[in-house]
Amino acid sequence: MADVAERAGVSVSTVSRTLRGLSNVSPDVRARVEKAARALNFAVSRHASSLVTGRTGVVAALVPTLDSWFMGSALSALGPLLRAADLELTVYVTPDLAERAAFFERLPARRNADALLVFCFDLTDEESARLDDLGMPVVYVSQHADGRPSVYVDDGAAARAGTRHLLNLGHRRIAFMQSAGATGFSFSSHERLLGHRRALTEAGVPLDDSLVVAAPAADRRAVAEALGELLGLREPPTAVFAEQDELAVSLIWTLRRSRIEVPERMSVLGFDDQPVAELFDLTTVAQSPADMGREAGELVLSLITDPDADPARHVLLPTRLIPRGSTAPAIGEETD
Amino acid sequence: MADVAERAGVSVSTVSRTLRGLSNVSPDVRARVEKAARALNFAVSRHASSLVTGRTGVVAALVPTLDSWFMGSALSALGPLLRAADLELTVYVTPDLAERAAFFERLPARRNADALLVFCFDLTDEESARLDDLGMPVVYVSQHADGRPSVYVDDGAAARAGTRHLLNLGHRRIAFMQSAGATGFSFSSHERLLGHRRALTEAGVPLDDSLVVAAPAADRRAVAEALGELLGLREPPTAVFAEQDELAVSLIWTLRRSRIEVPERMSVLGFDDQPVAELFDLTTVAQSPADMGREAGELVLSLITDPDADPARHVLLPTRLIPRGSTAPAIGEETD
DNA sequence: ATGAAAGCGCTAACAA
DNA sequence: TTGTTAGCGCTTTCAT
Repeated sequence: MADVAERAGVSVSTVSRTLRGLSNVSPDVRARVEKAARALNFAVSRHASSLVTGRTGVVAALVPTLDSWFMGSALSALGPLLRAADLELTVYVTPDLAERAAFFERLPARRNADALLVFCFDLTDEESARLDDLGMPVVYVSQHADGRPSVYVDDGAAARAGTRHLLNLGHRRIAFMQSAGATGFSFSSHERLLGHRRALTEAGVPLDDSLVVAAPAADRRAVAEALGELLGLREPPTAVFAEQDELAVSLIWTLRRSRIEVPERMSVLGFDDQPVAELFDLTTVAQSPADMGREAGELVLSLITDPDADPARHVLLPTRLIPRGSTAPAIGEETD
Repeated sequence: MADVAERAGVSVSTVSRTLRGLSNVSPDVRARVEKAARALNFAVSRHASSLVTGRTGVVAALVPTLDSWFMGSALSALGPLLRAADLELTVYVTPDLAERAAFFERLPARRNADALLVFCFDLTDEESARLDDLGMPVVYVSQHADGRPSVYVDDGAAARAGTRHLLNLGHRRIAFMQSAGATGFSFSSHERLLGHRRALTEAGVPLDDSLVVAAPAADRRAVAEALGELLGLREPPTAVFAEQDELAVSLIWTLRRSRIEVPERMSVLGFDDQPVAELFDLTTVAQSPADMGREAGELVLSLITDPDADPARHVLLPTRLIPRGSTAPAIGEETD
């Protein structure tokens, strides 16, 4: 910056003022400074600025992985918002518990970001408590965190609506398939199972734990085994509600291999509405991670810029059932 | 840090040394400092450090989007590597040309990162030139950049192998479908088409521009139209090589709707080997973005830490054809 | 409208 | 092994 100042024949203060777009700079000087800066290929060091302003100009995101439809959509949607506010996005990827422990051990975001976006969906209370002490706004995405700003969908209600759809089609034996082993998803998963159960209870259908199975979506063998368990029941299900599209699609694939027609002999319902859902003609409960990302971005922005923004604002996003071809009336039933 | 020093009864330098794990600190003092730091919930400000060390401790990534299999896999794989080296990852998402222009206009990474990973696959020469002046290592991922460190696959050779597979199956009318409108993919796209053409030429099959069509994978209508064009030809193709799995899968979906059996009446070949490929039983040319991410990470690490690392190292990653059920001998042909 | 000077939190000589 | 001191590149009073 000193170089720029010298070249433009002004002081560093003036350069600083100009580059930050402050008003009290004469047009003449402004032009000179900008020219000099350009000529020297100068860019302000955020690090030096942040040292004195106390603001870092970065938003941190704690994510379990980047390798998923949800995270990709959410963060992609977030990007433009942050850029518009001249904020950078730094991402902490913690694919396993060890990495996450390391994050919480050192809390590198502390003092190195203006806000934190948490995309881990199964924080322990202790972890949340540590985040409370971070001294910066922490926004929880895709989970409802009491007394803290959060953006989420009502997973329980959404799952309930999904199961109702199956009930309306006349299904009474409805299995629920969870995506086992996916660290970081248990919060939503739990809520969805609860919603599913609630719908069943409301319809007077007895709960049956043998109808709840689990398998990682990517593990075809595990999915096949889970399916085997269900089919081996004395009274096998006529429909399966998979808590994620990827799992649902994996299940459909497995069913096809076993020559079990979908939806004729087995209805399959998903959750998410990923692009693959349409390709598999999968009925599913849609949510929009892109909207979540945007809302979270706006929330974070307001929290950073406006000191008396509601520090516990909740944004509840809608879900909706998308009927496609993977669900049909139970055998011997009329359409609803 | 002053607080920690006071609490531990030592000077700030000692605290600094301790927290950076330097050796010349007595065990006793080390323990006191660590205790004090913990008690005060202290974390070093990277910004202040970087001001004096000149190293920022962050690696920047310029990406067209986060919302794709390729980017997700690559960046997810990169994460642990960077974390192990105590580096942060900041992501610049530039979904459109305007955003990208803004990035190049301000080059925010300058002085705010120790290295840059470029995942945009269609940089102009001018853009590359600007990156050369950045004063930090710039690693190109998924593209071969002359004289600059890059990690990539040989798209041309890979596509050539793909087309050869179709030729071996007896196909002679082979269409090539590009994913139109996907900003940031034209480099690979171009190379793949070249490789395809080369294989045809080598086999003595005449090139026919009417067999090259384009459509965005997500736009079903456009895919249907492109397919229509091909089917409307006097001599329609018996196989289609889609330059991406998503497009291939979208095409298969469209073919099914039109009651054109795959592979009986039309073979379809993809490129990538995304998870969806297996679900659609798609024969495809596999590449591994996760490996690319890892290699890029290691390259970047070596460039940052080792001043005399080869500044133009190239890492060429393998691809391989994965035969599945979406390709079959052309009608009237024997298997190869 | 502009400049001089102090200081943000840290690290890196240098001294002790 | 530890402490003292001088900046790193900026922003921000406070003068002018």
